Amino acid sequence: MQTKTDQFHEDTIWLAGVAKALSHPARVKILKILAERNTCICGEIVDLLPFSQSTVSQHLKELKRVGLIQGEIEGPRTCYCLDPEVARKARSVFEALFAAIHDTSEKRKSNNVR
Amino acid sequence: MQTKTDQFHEDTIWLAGVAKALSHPARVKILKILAERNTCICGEIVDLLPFSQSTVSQHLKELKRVGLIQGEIEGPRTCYCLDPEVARKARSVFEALFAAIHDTSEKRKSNNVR
DNA sequence: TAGCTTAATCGTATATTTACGATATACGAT
DNA sequence: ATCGTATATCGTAAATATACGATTAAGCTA
Repeated sequence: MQTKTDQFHEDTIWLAGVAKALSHPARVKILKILAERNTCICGEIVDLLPFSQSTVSQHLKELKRVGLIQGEIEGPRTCYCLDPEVARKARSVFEALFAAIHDTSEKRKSNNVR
Repeated sequence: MQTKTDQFHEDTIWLAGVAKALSHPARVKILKILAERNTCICGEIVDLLPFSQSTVSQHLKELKRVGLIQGEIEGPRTCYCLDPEVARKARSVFEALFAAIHDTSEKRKSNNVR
């Protein structure tokens, strides 16, 4: 099976990649946890999720893959935090998509097109 | 250790589901196509994507599953369009997540916490 | 009716994701 | 040095996603 992702624009591919990172409730919850606390030790995140340590570690890896979070080793622990730059870019790319959708919907409404 | 039967909130699950729908470049592009044109015949979408008709049909089905698009049968064709209500909800749920992330980052910055 | 077009669905092969336990590694404490 | 803790990674099984061609179904048109 081939994935013809090279046929799409950079932005489209990046948005899809970030969306993939957000496509599991555990990963969304991890982001919410990190948005509540400034930073969080890996073990605390594990305690807050209904999955094993290895599974949570995999989810953290996926979030790291797209750069939404960073992990910093502190002695025997790893301290995770959000990456505001990547989050900001993600926010603007998603916002641009939804804004385009919104504009089209408004246009449809005012034109009274089906 | 907690119970693993979904202890995720409704919003978290919904956001993850929408993100999953956005997690393939072909589906992001379909949304962009529909945001450019008001509506679009299925066949036109197929022509604009580097996949077979059956594959595109599957991607359309996934977008329909989360309600982001609707398909209306018009004689032998199907005319697709965005659902502005679902798109609006998606926009606000994503925006809320990114805003929370942004607020935390700002707080970290002003507190000078690492 | 027969034949053409459009699009959904079926069957399927392959790839990827998800989850877990086991293991490895790295650190701090004793 | 040894032990215990924290976390990443490995191996792997099961589920899901992706892509295609073939088929089906529905609606036109002649």
